[in-house]
Amino acid sequence: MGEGVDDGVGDGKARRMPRAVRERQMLDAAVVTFGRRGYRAASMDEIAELAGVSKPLVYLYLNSKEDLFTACIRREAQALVTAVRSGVDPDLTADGQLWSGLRAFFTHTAEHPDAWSVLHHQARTHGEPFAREVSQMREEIVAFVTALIHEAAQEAHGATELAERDVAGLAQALVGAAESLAGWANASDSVTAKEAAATLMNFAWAGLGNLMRGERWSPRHQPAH
Amino acid sequence: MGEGVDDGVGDGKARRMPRAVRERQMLDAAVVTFGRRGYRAASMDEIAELAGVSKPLVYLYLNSKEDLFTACIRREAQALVTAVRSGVDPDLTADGQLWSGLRAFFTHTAEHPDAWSVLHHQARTHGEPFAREVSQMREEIVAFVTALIHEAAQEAHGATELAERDVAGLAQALVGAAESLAGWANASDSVTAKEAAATLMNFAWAGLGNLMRGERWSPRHQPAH
Amino acid sequence: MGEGVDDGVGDGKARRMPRAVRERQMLDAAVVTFGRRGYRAASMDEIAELAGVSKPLVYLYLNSKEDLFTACIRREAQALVTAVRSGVDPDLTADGQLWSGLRAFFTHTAEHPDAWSVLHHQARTHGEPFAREVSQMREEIVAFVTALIHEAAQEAHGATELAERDVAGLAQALVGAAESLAGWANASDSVTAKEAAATLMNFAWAGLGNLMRGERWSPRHQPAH
Amino acid sequence: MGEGVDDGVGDGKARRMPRAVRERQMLDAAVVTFGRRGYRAASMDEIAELAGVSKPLVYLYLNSKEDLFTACIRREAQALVTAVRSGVDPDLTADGQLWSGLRAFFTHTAEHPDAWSVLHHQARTHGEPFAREVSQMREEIVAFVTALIHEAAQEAHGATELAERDVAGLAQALVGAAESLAGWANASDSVTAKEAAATLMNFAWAGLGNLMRGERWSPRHQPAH
DNA sequence: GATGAATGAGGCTTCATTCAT
DNA sequence: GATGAATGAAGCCTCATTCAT
Repeated sequence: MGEGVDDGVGDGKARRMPRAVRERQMLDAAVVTFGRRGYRAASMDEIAELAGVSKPLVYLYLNSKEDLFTACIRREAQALVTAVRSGVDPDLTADGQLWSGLRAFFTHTAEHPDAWSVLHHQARTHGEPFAREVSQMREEIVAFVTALIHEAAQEAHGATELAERDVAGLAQALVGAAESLAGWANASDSVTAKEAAATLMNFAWAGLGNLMRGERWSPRHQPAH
Repeated sequence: MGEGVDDGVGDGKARRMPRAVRERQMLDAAVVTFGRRGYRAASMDEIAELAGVSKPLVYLYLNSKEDLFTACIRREAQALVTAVRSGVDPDLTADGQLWSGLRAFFTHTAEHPDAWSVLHHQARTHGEPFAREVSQMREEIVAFVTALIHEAAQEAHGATELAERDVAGLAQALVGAAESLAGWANASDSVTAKEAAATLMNFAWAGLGNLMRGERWSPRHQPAH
Repeated sequence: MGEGVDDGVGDGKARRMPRAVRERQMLDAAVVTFGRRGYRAASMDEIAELAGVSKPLVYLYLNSKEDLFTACIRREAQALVTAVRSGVDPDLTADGQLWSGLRAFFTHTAEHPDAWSVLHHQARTHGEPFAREVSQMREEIVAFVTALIHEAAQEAHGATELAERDVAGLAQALVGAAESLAGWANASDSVTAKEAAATLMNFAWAGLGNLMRGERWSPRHQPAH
Repeated sequence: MGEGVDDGVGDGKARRMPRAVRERQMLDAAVVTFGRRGYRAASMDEIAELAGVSKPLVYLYLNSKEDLFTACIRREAQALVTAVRSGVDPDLTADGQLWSGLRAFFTHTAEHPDAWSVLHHQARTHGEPFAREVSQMREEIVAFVTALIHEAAQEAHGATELAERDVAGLAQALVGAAESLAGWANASDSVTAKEAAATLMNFAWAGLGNLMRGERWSPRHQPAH
């Protein structure tokens, strides 16, 4: 963890490198630092040191702390969405797609915990330039899940028509559950991505099926004890 | 919002008040400020001004920014747990308890958005003294939900024995879904606490039931398209 | 020159003083520093040290470097205008007023060379927030001189009507000449304010008289040699 | 103004050009930048970009920011003095020479406002290496004007002997008035160089004539009102 | 001859925190 | 009990300047 990104050099003055490479190293360092310390608590000094360059170079390439954070968010949001989409085969049934998407999601978040922290925690806690960036990504994922729910409804012959708001709520719930499980799995590293995905499928799929059959839970059920 | 917390006094130099009252005003102001700005971005100056007292007094009563934040977390965590527990009648069936607990939860988070922001967002994004505080509260809620799941299993005669890890995962998923829905409901204020709770019950209850009947979703289901 | 403004204390931590006093000390130090180094080259560190306080206090009272510089300009512009006006007895004839005004002007600039540098050099060389401030003062003085010229024209019976533009140009020339002489007198301290004023009166008064008698210099005068 | 100084080349990577040309382009860019931003606020980056070359080349040719600024001052001072001298025919009478010199002066400052800003404003506001440079030029002009005054005195038969200090003061006043009028004419572009020169001649010539006839303004003139 | 890559040093500003009254 | 006065420390950012190619 000492020199952060390994550039094959002991230490000394940072070796000459093409801009693209340096920029990537800086983003790597920034994601780690922002992810662990938070936006405000992360210092440009620390990021530069972890990247193995001097601070002015960070500014030369990434402009400002704000721009740097935004660049991190964009890159990692893109990476996460790409990972999930790549993990899904659109020829599968809806539940198959959900299953593989969840596996990809949990795998990615487990492999990039700092990136996940940036997206899930840090970006959402710091005002408007940033929250919007990550919101867009989240909306994209929610939309994907929403589409899957509709697809599942079509596959289930004779499914009751689902109200839009219900679907939206379900998607929110599902995504939120996934986010929570990602943190849980990351915290206790004995839980694998596959297990997390299975837990969520078990939890969610039956509920969805019920709904599509028009069976809804209602408070009236409650019998006195 | 001018003078922040209304202290029932015209204005002038803050009147001599009992310590407990003053302290509450400071915490109120701190929760608002921390909730909106985040821990690092909130300044003691702003908090003191919003509380209507001088900065040294804040230090006299609450010692340091860290202690102040911790006090906020503790107070609001306590308040949330209390709200949820008070909303639940232990004589109801498990699903009834879950239903009323969720309603209490969504109601409380909707009525105290800054407090919720402190607990859900701010406290978790800033290193160790704070994350632990809120983790304990979350564990308490997870434990409560876990107990409900076990209770439900007992109520369902002939229920398959549930593995501990499954239950833990389910509880995490349920709590995560609730957190996500709280944010969703707060963002679009057309969604009421009751609706959010209903959405989650619909989503979760069937899944729980299935599980208890030993019906689990499994990847083998996936047919080729 | 060591501790700048004498506050009667050896050195150590700056003694408690009422805000108004401290603010004046800071402005004093700032005028000296800005006047000698220029706006950009003057550092807040140097100003604070010369004022005998810590930097944050400067910011607490004066907000920013820009505001501090503006405050300097305003204070010194006011002081200069006041000095000139106070030196003039409006019951005198126009030339008497001009004479006493010039004496007051040269006396003031000689006694406050740093302030004069701020107004004449520094404020005019640094973009828009500042140039405007000092422009207003200069316009005020130009207007005063313009009024004097008109008054002189009235005193001279049978004076030719003067064109507005001519008067404006004359006033500019006179003020410019005065500014230049102020620098000259300051540079070689053997020239007194009174001598500078006399030089300018000799230079200017006859020209004004001529003009008012309608005698204008014209290129046609030029005889071949 | 995109590429700054037109180098007669399409664009691309700055073509190999003779050193003298490159150097001139850099000085041109520097004069513009220094004239508009001031010495400290101008950045070598901006100058290099405006000149269409890379920063190291600027250093290779001109050594340092200080040297670059000095080179600007020297070049523009030379240019101004040359312009004035070239505009004057030494065979004319003293007033004719003054008239044509002033015209040349106002024409040059109007045509090279950035250069004039460098000489008149920027160079004089920044400490010792620079102020001296421009002082020398100013002395040269003052000496020229002084010579003209003496010449005029000789032309006027029976002229009273003029004290050296008086002549020096007059020359300072005249030059200062010219500087002020140059700024005035540049600011409101409705004033032409010729008009500015005429204004100053009217203002100054009669005064000079008076003086040479031994008629001096004296405070004793002042009658009570 | 010309430049992309890189940095030491320093400036403005803010903040948590403490005295002395 | 309460506060106006004051600061050490640290953070963001820019700039003049130099290598290595």
